[in-house]
Amino acid sequence: MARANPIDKHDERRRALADSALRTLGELGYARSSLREIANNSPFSHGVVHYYFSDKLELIVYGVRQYKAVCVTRYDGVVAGATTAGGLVSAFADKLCETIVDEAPMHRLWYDLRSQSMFEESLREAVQQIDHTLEDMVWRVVTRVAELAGTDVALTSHTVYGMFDGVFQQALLRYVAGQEREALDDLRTEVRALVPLTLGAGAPGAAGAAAVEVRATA
Amino acid sequence: MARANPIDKHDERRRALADSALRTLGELGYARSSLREIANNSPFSHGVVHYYFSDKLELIVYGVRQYKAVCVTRYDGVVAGATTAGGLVSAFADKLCETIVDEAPMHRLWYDLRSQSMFEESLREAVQQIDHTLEDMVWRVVTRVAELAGTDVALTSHTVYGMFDGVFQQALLRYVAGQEREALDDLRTEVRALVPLTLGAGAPGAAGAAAVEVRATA
DNA sequence: CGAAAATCTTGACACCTGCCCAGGAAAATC
DNA sequence: GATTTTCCTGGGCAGGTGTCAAGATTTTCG
Repeated sequence: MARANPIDKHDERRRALADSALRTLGELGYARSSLREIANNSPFSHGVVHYYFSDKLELIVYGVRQYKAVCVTRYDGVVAGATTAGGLVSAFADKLCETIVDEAPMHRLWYDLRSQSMFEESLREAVQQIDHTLEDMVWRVVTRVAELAGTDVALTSHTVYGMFDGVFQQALLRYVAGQEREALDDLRTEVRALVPLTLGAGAPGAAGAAAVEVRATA
Repeated sequence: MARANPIDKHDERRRALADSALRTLGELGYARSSLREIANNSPFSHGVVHYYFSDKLELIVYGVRQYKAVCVTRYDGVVAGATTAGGLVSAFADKLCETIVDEAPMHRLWYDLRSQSMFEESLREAVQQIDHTLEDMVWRVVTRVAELAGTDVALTSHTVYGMFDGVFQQALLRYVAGQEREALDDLRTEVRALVPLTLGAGAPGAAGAAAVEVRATA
């Protein structure tokens, strides 16, 4: 039986280690996660980290990169399956809520790391890259909504990302603080209210924004 | 000569200590700031902290609360002095840029602390309180813009805060990462574009949003 | 099988952390 | 000036940190 390429095996091990680390990091945050604690919540010993990674930081960045790489594709499905602007907006809002419920620890870790990057220069490059892929992700959603609504997006992708990231972060903060219901309900209605605002006054029919909003809140 | 009330003196000392601590915290972040490092960048010794504060956390929270308390009044002047909707929007945008330039370390510390609050329960109450005062602050600005434009705000204060906090944070991230010009320019135009979007279709004249936007971008 | 290479464990290292406290300086009070 | 109270210092403690290296263990392969 064919064995795996040793390089693949090495990479697979890195992935597994980083994956284990993410669980602990999501629970304790960047600052409180020691390598020993990370190793305890995993099938590895604390020393093995330096066999696969040169650094604690490299391990963490590797893990978060890995996580966000799949995270970023989460909305491709809803974009592909959408048939109406309002439907896509609702689906987008629902997915955002879903990911808060399912992966709150990972999201708070991301915001933790992003904040750390303002102090730790060595984190900046990775954070900026990830932030950019996230920006692209919401841009794909919003431009598709515009397309379905027969209009275009009236704001830059950076602006759109900033505002949605902001309301998402607020929802996460509330959710983690125990106000789960409120956080999710508000996030849903906020997204449905905000997406139409990003659209220009469209070509066909009435004002694109208003038209989408009606369907979204229906 | 009259001496100060001993309680006032005690409080004054606390304030001074917390103030010194903020400088270090803004430079190193929450995780890297040790009490010894904080004391080194101050006229105090590391032991005195436990004379005025029970805890490292209490010191930090006290300091950030103190800072944000004055921070929150920074826009009252521009609100009071505004005579037109567009003028207020521009002044608001300018002030936001100004505070990034002048106090980037404090802002990144705030975001750091807010992220930490998602892991550290004992931070949550203070963070939520501060976040609420910030929300009120931008709400005062936006409602005044609406008033001047003869319309009202079409979103909740929580939503409005979320979106502006988001674009502000993005600007801060870029600014700290060295893209100062780009960050400030984008933030200014983003704020001028977004504020009108928060307004309802006003009573007098044309659509309130459009009317404000014209003056803002003039 | 046996040697060589890889993977992993364990324990140690130098250092740093928050916190506490004995003792002394300074100030206030009488 | 003496005494009491307030204020502050600096050292020490117990525990935790990232990193590393030497050895054990496993895997690979001639």
